[in-house]
This record gives sequence, structure tokens and C-alpha cells, in this order.
Amino acid sequence: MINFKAEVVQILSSKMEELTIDEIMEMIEMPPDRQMGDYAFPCFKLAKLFRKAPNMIAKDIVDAIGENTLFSKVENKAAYVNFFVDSAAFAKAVMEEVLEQKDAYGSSTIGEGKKVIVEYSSPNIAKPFHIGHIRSTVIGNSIKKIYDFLGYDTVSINHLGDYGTQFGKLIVAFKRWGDEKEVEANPIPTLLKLYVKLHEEAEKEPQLEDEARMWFKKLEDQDPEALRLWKWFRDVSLKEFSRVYGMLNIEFDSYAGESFYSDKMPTVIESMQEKNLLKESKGADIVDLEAYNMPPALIRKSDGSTLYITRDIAAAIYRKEHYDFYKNIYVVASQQNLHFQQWFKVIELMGHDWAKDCIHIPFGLVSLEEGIMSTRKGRVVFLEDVLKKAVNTTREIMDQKNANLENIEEVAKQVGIGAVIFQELSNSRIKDYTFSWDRTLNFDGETGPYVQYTHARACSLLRKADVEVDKNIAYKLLDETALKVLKVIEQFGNVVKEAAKKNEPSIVTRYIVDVAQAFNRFYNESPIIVEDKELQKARLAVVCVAKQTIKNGLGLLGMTAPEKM
RNA sequence: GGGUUCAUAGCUCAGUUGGAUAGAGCAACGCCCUUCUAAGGCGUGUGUCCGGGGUUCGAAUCCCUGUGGGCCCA
Repeated sequence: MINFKAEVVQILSSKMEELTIDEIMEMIEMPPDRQMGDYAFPCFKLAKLFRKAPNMIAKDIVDAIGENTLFSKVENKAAYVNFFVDSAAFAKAVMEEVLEQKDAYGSSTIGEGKKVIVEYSSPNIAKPFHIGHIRSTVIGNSIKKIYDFLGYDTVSINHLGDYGTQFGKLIVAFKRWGDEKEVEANPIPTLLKLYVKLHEEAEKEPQLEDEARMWFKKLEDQDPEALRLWKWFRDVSLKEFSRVYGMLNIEFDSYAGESFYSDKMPTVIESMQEKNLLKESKGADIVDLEAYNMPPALIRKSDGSTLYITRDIAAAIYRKEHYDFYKNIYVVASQQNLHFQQWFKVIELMGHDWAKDCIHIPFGLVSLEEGIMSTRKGRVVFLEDVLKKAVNTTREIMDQKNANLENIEEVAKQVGIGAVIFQELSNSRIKDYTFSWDRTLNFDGETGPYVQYTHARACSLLRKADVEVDKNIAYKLLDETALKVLKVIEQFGNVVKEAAKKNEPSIVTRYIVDVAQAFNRFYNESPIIVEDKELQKARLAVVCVAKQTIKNGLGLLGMTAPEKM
């Protein structure tokens, strides 16, 4: 594809030897309105260099440039030099690119040969999968897909919370009050009930806590009964999680959770001892981080048990050895900021220069209108319920609008669940938000259904016209609204790179809305299927590339693009 | 108390490395389906960009400071 920006730089560079190519590249801007041109070069900064008023500099540059084939007009306005791209040349460049690349349009090979690990979702075993878990799950999945699209070799890891003293408690509770059939039938709610009951009973009967500690010890010592129960709890929980992952269409390359690293911690602690990092404090082993303005990292408690931080360090070291990652990304709530800073620092102090390749991607807190979520107080919204309700609502809307659709169930799932994912990925990660059914189930405006609907409309046009779109198009027939669509589409590649750079899927989400808005304006203003076959073909080509861009974009969010809805 | 993060329209939020008149969606009201899917399009109104300083040709954006909220640590 012709790089118009590079052409602008070339032209400017030939008129101004005082500036380097890179300096000019840095200064180029996109005007806020297309009427002002496609690229702009502001001259304010040059005032000192040329000892002239910025307006005059801009005027001189324009006079010097004269005629050019790629740009229909070069104009001076105030202190700006504005470049107007020749419409036909631009349309040709964009459309050829999309039509050639198809599903790969917007992708890149910049990540080739580099391995990126993305850890996300990571729920706790035997605990409900609630609306708070959606963030890590969906953001992480999208980040993985974005890196994939840029050519990186990605590994997705679900770091399950499947180890710790709570399993001792669970074993005790199950042995006392549990029923195998009940657990099998309804695993997580039943296990949760048992867990809560143990806490209540332990207040009256404190020796239950000791019993629980004993059973966890047995688990660590590979006692057959403890191991069997733990594994069973893990399996039934995972089965339930898998149902939700299935609805979201999310898969993981690895489910290596906390238990997987339990036997890898002693060597890590030894290595810290060798490096003289550990200090004793109140019977516990810590790494003093005062020099870095952080509280100490607690590596081993006075009773000898290890902590999350030790497990995370062991996991990171294992991953470096096993995967030799280029980047090791953690999609975990911002509450854990300090935790990550601490152990990244410990890794660095251990002499691992790859500490800088470990990245924590934080996101904000989800709360309910009634307050912060609390499973024990029953203040919780289950993710599966949200997804089901979204599908049902979609189904109701479809029954009114398009009841004859052959695969209506399937489409209702794609749209309903897509709506939840899209909304989750609409705002910047870091923002806190309050979950609201109204907002989740509203399908008007900047929503997933809006974008999918736009895609379905485009598909419908292509079906109706039933002509093959190729690159042999009368580009000059396209009018302003069509060009605006192409102008947005051209940005896709940059948008994907920007989203990866900032690890921010919402950049893609909002971009897709821009594409859909531009397309819908075009759709309303310009009849596509018209008598004039040449014009029809040109407009259909716009429909085709818009459809392709929306589809590719939705793919990066982990969504599908139905052809009918 | 320390750290961290956020504050933009009634609500939810965008706003690229400082750049031209600060933008979307929701909500409200009005218009557009005998023509390609109305989950759509068009139009109407609203801003102390949290307050105060500073940097400069230019600040919602950068620096300092104050206020208010979230989260984390003892």
C-alpha cells in the first residue's frame, strides 16, 4: 500500500534541508476535520529556525511545492500546510490492501519469533465465577489475540487458584457434612456452602482450624485421601469454569495453577539464600525492599508456609526456563499493584535481567450497586447468569425482528454474549465501574450488537448484489461519505499496534465503533444497489472492505461477526 | 500516615507524542421505513475539562500544589 504519510514527509523534506526525515515525520498531524486536509504540517516551531512568522513559513512551503499527482491540493491555512490526498489514489490504495489481505488485513509480522506469555482469568477453585472475573478473562483473551495478530507466538495461561490452606478447610468440611452426589450435581455452590459452614462452625469449635491445617499438611505430603479429594474438587470446579469459557469461546494453552508450582519453591528459596537476599524478621523470612520505597516481601512465614509472592516468583522462573519468553504479561486487578512491584523487584535482585520483561497489566474494580461484591454476604452476580440473561434478551429482540432466521439460537448466543464482551472492552482498563443490568442489556448506540448489526447489513448487501468484488474499480466515482469510511479503515493497522503497545483492547473496541458509524452514514446516504453497474461495484467494494475490517476487529476482541441477525 | 490511581456534558465515557471551533453514546424532544436489515440515520441543547499556580507561540494533555473518590500497605 502507498504510504501517503511517507510521501508527505518526502515532499516536505525536499523543500527543507534543515530538518531530518524523522523530525518531519514526528511533526505530521491529522487535521480534526477532513475539510482541512488529510495530513497537516504545523510550522509554529520553525519560527525560530527560519526567523519568520509561522504563517509565512507555511505559505512559502506551499508555494515551493506546486503540483503533485498523489495529492490533489496542498494548501496553506494559518500556520499549517495542509495536504489533500487524491481521492481515487487513496481509495485504490486502501481497497487493494484490504481485498488482498482479507482476514489478515491489519495484521503484521513484527512479533515473529518472539514468545509472549499472557496470564489471565485465574479463578479460585471451589469459588463462584462471578462478574468480577470477567475483566481479567476478557481483557486477557483480547490482548492475547492482539499479539497473535501482530505475529507474536503467544501462550495463554490460566493460573488457577488451586492450592492453599483453604483446601484443608474444604476437606474437613466435606468429611463432616458433605455429600458426594450433591457436589457432583452442583459443584461450586455446594463446595462454597461447605466452606462457609466451616467458618461459621469454627467460631464455636476452634479445633476445626487445626484440623484444617493438618489436612492441608497431609495434602502437601501427598496423603492419598487428601490428594484424591483435592483433585476431585479441582476437577468438578474446572468443569464448571469450562462451561463459562465455552460460552465465551475462550481457551487456554495451560492450566498450570498454584499447585503446579508448589514443589518448585524450595529451590527458589535456596537461590535467594545463596544471594543473601533473605533476612529474618519476627521468625519469618523476608526480602527487605526499603531501599526501593516498598514494604518487605514476605517469602516464608514463621510457621514455614510459603506465600503467593514466593509462588509467583517460582512460576516466573519456571516460565523463563520453560518458554524463554520475550514478554511475560499478567492481566490482574490493580489491587495487586504493590504485590507485582515487589516480586518483580525481588526477581531483579536475584540477578535476573529479564525482570524488566515481566509486565503487570492492571484493571479497575467492579462493584455492584449494593456495594463491593461479597460472596459470603450473598452480594454477588454470577457471570454465567449475566451471559444467559444477555442471550435471552437477544433472543426476545430477535423474535420480534427476525423470527425466521434459521440458526436463531446460535446467533442469539453470538450477539448476547458479544454484547457483554464488547461492553467490558469498551472503557479503559484502569477505570473502576459499577455493574448495571440496564447498561449490560441495552443494545442501542455504541454496543456490540450495533457493530454486529452493521456487519450483518453489509453482508446482506453483498448477498443481494451477488457480484464478485475485485480490484478493478472506478475509484473516482466514490463520493465523500464513502471516502470517509475508507479513511477510517486505513487506520486499522495503526490501531492494532497502538492497542498492543498500551495493552489496551478498548482502543480496538472504540475503533470498530468508528468504522460502524462511518459505514452507517454511508449506508443511509448512498444507495448501494443501483442501476449504474460501475457505481454499484465501487460502492459494493466499500461495503466489502468495511465488513472485512469490522470482522477482523471483532475477532481481536474475541467476538464473532454473524452474517445475518 | 505512606504508596498508587482516577476526576471532562444530567449519566457512562473518548480525547494519540502539547496544536486549528473539547467530542461520542445513553437519557429528552423532533424528523426519516411503498427503496439495500429502523439493534439504523439526521437534527436540537448543555461544559469552571475538580480548584490554584507555572512552563510556552499554544495546555483537558506537561510540571508544582491543593481538594475529593477508589485501591494497596502497616
